[in-house]
Amino acid sequence: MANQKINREQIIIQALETLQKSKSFTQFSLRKVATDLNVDASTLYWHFKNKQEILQAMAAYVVGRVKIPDTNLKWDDQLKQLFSNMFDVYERYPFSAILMIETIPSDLVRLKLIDHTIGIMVDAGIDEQTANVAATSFDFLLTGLNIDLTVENRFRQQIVQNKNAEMADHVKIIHQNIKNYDLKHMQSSVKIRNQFSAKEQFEMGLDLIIDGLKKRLN
Amino acid sequence: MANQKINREQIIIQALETLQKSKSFTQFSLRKVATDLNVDASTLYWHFKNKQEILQAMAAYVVGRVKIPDTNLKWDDQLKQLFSNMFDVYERYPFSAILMIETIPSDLVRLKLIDHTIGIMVDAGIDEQTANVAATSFDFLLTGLNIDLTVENRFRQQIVQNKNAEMADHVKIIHQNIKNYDLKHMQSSVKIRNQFSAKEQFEMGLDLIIDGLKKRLN
DNA sequence: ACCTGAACACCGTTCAAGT
DNA sequence: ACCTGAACACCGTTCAAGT
Repeated sequence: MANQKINREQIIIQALETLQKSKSFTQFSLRKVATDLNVDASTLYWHFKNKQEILQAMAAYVVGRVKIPDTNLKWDDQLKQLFSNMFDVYERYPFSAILMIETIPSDLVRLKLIDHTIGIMVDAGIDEQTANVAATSFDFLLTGLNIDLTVENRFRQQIVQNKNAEMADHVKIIHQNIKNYDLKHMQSSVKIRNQFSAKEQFEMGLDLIIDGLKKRLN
Repeated sequence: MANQKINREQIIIQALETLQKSKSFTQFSLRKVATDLNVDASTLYWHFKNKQEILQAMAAYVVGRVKIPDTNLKWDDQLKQLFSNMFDVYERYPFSAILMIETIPSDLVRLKLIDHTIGIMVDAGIDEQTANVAATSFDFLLTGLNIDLTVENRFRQQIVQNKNAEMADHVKIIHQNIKNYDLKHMQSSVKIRNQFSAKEQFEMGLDLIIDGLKKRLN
């Protein structure tokens, strides 16, 4: 069918697009990527060892889009800027947060980013150990909120399209449970989730942890 | 084959055991659960709507094992105790952190736990919004570190057994990259990871966020 | 009410064979 | 060097049919 030779980069770019079209991460498959590339599925195995290696390359590609903020900024502004950039990149590539979780940061791009993050804090006078813990916290908060966001978006789309009654049921069950059992704080929790965007919520979490860091600097 | 009737609880308990035996979350399948139950795979669909519903029930079961600490304790000790309990439960049921991510907290058990967590902070005088953000941060930090831990454990086992050369390769690549590119902070990061257990790292993160909360109470 | 068997539409991966 | 085709051992899910 296809007389053009393909390379690794074309595969991961198409893979990210195919992932974007998918309804869930589970629905994403190499066979679909191959079809979109007009190529047999087995062809991918000439370029990559297995699916895991492709996921790894996809994750590295996404992280590569993250821009490092100006190192002349104040340390807390650098952190806020950096993670804001990461948030935007993750949002640009759906399911990329899941990609990060499914995957190990062994490639240079991701290792460098972690190193840089810790470096910002260490340069500000925070001890290596605390900086490490903070970097981990930031990362998981970002990833977690992003996954939540992805799930929620899918829900809304599917509910609007009446395509997925189950998801609507889930939301109903949540609200019923909250009402029936009078879970006061969950009520305000739902309100806050509707009031603020995922990014704003992430920024609030970021601020909270940064406050923790500042308390230790004093 | 099987003349015994099975019920939902037996299915989720076996499912958790079958999950435990699995080498990865992806390897876990309903067909294996059915085999372990001496039952045809289609039987499960009489008791549950689909795989997602089974995962949901498994997650609820695991969260149900978490014990709520004495409400007479100081608020920060309550939080530490609660999440320490959660950490232990997650460790007892491998892949349960992934279960939480794959799944939506719509059931009562999980909603109640979130409500309780926020309540601890609100009762201490923290505003509803900050308490919400903090609860989210705690949860993602716990989940994230737990996933990391699970992945790492599998790696070590597989490396020791020489069963998975790829994983050993990953570790080698990480170390090579760190050396070749002189990623100083990653070097200390690796050291810290070896020095402290995942639980200790989690507790450090918890302390950091609690410090952030205390700074706001002042 | 509860379970089976067969079928359907999918997967990831391998490997001989082609160009 | 790069790709195909067929095959293998898996999946989740449905549904008529059994008891």
